[in-house]
Amino acid sequence: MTGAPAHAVDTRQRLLDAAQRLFTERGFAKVTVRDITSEAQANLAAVSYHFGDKLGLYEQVLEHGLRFAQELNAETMLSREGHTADECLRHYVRQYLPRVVRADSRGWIYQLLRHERADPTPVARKYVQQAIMPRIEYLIGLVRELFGDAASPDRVQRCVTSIQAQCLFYLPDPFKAMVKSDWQPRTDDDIRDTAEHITEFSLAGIRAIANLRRGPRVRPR
Amino acid sequence: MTGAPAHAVDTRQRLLDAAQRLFTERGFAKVTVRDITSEAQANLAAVSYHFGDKLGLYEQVLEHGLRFAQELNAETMLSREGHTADECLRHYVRQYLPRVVRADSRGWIYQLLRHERADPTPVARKYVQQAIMPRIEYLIGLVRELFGDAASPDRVQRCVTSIQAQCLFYLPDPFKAMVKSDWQPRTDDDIRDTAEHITEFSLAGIRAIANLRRGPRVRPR
DNA sequence: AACCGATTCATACAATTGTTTGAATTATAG
DNA sequence: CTATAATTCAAACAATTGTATGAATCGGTT
Repeated sequence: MTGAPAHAVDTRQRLLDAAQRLFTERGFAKVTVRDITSEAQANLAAVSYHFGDKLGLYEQVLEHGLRFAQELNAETMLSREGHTADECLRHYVRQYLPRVVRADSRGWIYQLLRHERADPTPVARKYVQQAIMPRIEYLIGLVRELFGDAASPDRVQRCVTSIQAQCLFYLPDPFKAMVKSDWQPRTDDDIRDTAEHITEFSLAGIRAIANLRRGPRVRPR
Repeated sequence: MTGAPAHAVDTRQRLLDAAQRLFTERGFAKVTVRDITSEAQANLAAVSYHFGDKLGLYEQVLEHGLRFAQELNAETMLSREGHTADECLRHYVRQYLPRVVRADSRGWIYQLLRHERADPTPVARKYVQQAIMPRIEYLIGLVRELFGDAASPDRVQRCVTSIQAQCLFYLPDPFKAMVKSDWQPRTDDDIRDTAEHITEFSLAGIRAIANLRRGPRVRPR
């Protein structure tokens, strides 16, 4: 091991930083290697040298994001001991929503995820399994407890989807900004109110679904 | 006016058909002119000749989609005379959801919209204003009526967002399929049940939000 | 039949992009 | 200091893609 790196480490890190910023902003497909190396003040060939190819660099960025998301998950999922399911759901939304809404350093991974959703890369599957699935499972547990005896897999699953849908809808995106730009919560107060809304709306929704009489699938019209 | 078209009309139409199919499937950016002309059994230059350029062709497709979406909107929005707001909301979801869920010929415009959301083209704005906005306004009216005296712009708006979020979440996309492929309703019964779920969940949510006492933004924790 | 505008076609062009190459440079070990 | 391995760099390559070009073809009119 001679010929030491010295500022090689710097270049590698600068590439990672620039890539994270740009991939988060525009997604894998719409960022060029030249964009990244230019932003990182590195040579065009640096990506091939340090990461093999563009996808290799992206993998490293997403790997980092995965670990980050898992830390966030831990904060989001309240221990069930000593807390009611209501409280856990409220806590979940309060923790989760600000990160989805904010495109800043706390929420970059969710922004990246938005692009993955629209145009998945081969790396997406790992992220789904290790960061998203556990959160879904946690939500399922919460909702099942809220249902009590009335729990049926279909109904629980649809309620979880409703919660998930409401939270993810607040991911900022240029298209929604065209519809009603004001509808994107921005201040801390806005976000808090929105989290409160989703919680109350969903708790009431879950209770209503749980109280529906079990019967033929749908009352005919 | 000499030099008649004859089967020129055919070529133009074949291009439109192929373009609609491919743009719907992959979005504007990920379809090449060669893809389209090849699928339409036309020459590469045919797009330039008939539509000026790729975006011109896309504009025509979206124009068609816009008129189509407006027809669908008309079916979705029940006249308010003689119907309660509850009924109108139920009707809205029942009509809207199947089209969002199904990627077939009845729902192609919503699939196209999914790509616009992720990666808007210069043509998006017109569609938003003429097809989406009216639907949102209609929903706002419904929810405001459900609120009654308790209506406040913020609360109404958040409820509308919750409804919209739940419906749009069911747009099929490859990423969601990775999470839980079973969660995508497929049969007519599935879709009907899901529409019923969204309706009941949302009505209960709206009532709960309407009954919250007005006060300081959020009760401190 | 001869003409003419509309349409089709094969080909070319310019721009972009991911990747490779081989030489130049740098930093450390001996 | 010098040799060596790691790193950087400028340039080139090959593939893709949107668009333009100019000749060939087609169909109806005169």
